[in-house]
Amino acid sequence: MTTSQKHKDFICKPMVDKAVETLPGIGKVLGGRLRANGYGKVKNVENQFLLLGKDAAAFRQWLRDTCGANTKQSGDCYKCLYELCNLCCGNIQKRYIP
DNA sequence: GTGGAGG
DNA sequence: CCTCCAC
Repeated sequence: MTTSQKHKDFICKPMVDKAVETLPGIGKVLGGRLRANGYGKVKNVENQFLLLGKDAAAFRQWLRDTCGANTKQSGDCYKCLYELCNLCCGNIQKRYIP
């Protein structure tokens, strides 16, 4: 499937030290762009996600600015990171803004 | 390499 | 029409 495949895999197994290309919505180009910006690993992206306070708009803006992701890409990546943090870290703050 | 989605 | 992700 599209994002479900990567999503389940990512949420089920926190690939925190894997490449950012493993994130749903993030592929070769976007991954390379993230890598060029110093976010070649999921850990870095997750860190940014938490630093932004899990804000959808902020994270979308950041992704968009750093790698040129669009609405779908950003939403997909945001969903993934949100679920990851929500399930793995328990939930610090419920702020899911679609 | 192909298909689908978005810009 | 072109770019990008996923398969």
